[in-house]
Amino acid sequence: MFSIGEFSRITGLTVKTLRFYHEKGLLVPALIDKSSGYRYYDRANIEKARLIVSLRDMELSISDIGELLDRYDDQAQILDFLQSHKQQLEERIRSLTNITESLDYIIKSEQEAAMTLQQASFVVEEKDLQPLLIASVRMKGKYSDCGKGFSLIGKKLGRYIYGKPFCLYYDGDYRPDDADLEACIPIKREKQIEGISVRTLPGGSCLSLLHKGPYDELGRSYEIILGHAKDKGYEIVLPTREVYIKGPGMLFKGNPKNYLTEIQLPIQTV
Amino acid sequence: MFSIGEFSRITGLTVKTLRFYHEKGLLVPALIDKSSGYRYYDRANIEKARLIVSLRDMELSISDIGELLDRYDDQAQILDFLQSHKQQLEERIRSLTNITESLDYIIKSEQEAAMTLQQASFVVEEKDLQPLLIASVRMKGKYSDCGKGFSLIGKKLGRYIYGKPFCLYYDGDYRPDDADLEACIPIKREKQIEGISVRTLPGGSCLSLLHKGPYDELGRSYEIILGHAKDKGYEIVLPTREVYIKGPGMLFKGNPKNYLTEIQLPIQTV
DNA sequence: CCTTGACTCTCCCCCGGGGGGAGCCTTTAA
DNA sequence: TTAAAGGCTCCCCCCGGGGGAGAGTCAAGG
Repeated sequence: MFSIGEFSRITGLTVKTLRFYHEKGLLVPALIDKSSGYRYYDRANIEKARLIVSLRDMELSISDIGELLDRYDDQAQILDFLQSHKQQLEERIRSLTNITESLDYIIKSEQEAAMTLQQASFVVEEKDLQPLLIASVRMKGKYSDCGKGFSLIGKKLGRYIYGKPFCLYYDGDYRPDDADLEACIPIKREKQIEGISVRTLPGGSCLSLLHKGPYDELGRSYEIILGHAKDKGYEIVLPTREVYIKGPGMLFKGNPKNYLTEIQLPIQTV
Repeated sequence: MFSIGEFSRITGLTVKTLRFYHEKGLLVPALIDKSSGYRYYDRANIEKARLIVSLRDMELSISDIGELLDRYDDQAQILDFLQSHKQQLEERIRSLTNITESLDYIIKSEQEAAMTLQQASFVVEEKDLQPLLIASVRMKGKYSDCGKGFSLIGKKLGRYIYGKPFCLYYDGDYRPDDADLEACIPIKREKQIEGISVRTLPGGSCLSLLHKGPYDELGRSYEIILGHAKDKGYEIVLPTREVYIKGPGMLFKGNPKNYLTEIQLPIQTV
């Protein structure tokens, strides 16, 4: 017979835990001294304690273990029990995996934006755009309405998203109230969803300028890039694009002073 | 301004949860009526509530969210925070994956044993053994000592285990006290560990008999299979094997009446 | 103006799986 | 015999809220 302290050293369970298991009826000492209330454990208790430790290591709850121990002789029921426990764990793993994936996406987006910000020259550049598979929603309204399009696409196709959201503008001029625009997000694979169009956007040459700061200061950058186009004699092809490299993110609105937007004006290549 | 019930409907958080977040300082109502104590929330609260919901969905703790909200403007710190949280989640996923794997192993073992039991004929059969890559520990002692060998191999090579444990007996006779035996477990890949030998066991023909029941009744089955060998004039080649198809498992000792052991006596093929 | 029903308030207890500690009693070795 | 070590019970704590009691408040209808 072992005192609770000895038994604790043998099984690796704390004295507190042993008393707790006793209270729960999981592991009842072989003998309890009636006068002193001292608990004494025997070898059969060791066996049972080992089993309980194994089951706890597999994260079964105390009550589940209690049920399992009661049905100790019905192998089939025990297997069912373990099977369903395993399914619960797998469900949990799936859920955690989803979380880490979206966390990863958020972290990567922010890091890329920080990198872009560091390397940015904030001068007009000429560059080539690659063709891009996009999901999009076209609409008429205020410039800020594109956010609704992004959230719609995000909800339906979140798992397929592959790059920064951007917006196509089909008007050549400034129309704050009834702009013709298309909210787009690059995606990995084709997938048809009602209310969302999926197509490949052709590439080509464009003028590009990074704009840092809130959206209502975009006008200054448009002035610069349009001036550049006129100086060089380029003809601009609609729709133009605004790529939202860093804006009010999925989680944090962040500081508008640090928003980063790339203006892309496609030009005719002769 | 919204009452707590309206705000609850807007944000999807229960009234209880809102009061709790208020108490924790996470989400403080825009206005609290001094005379009635009623809480009133505004639009900024909605924004913040959405953020908190997102962070809770990612399973950040209340206190972590509190810290994060305090450092709302320091992007770098927030990213570090999310990064370390992600690592914790990944660690958790690894741990859960380990558990499901061992659960799976246990379940599969039990199911296979049940299948074998159903299909078993309990007569002596002649069959071919395939060569087998095994990890083993050789020892002298009582027959029951092989359990120590199994647990040693299990501890060091648990992830490589590929089949049922078995025991090789190098004595031709019954030696309860100083048997020369070798505890073996089939493994997937070679892996050198101190104190454990790894080698490929050759195959060949053997006589096989399934024994159902406790180990101290193995004698009866040995009597049958040895009688069969003598009748047929087979010469038995040492070491002989006992394959523990179902015994006192990793978790449950189970009922010895249902233990299942296959006796394999290699025979000379002429 | 009063009533009624729907809200809201605070306060207390509950879950799991124990941990920490106070205050008191028992065992064991010197 | 005495002192130290170990054991006992009882109470409070963690997290993220949920359930409910009892009392106060708000808005609409008669």
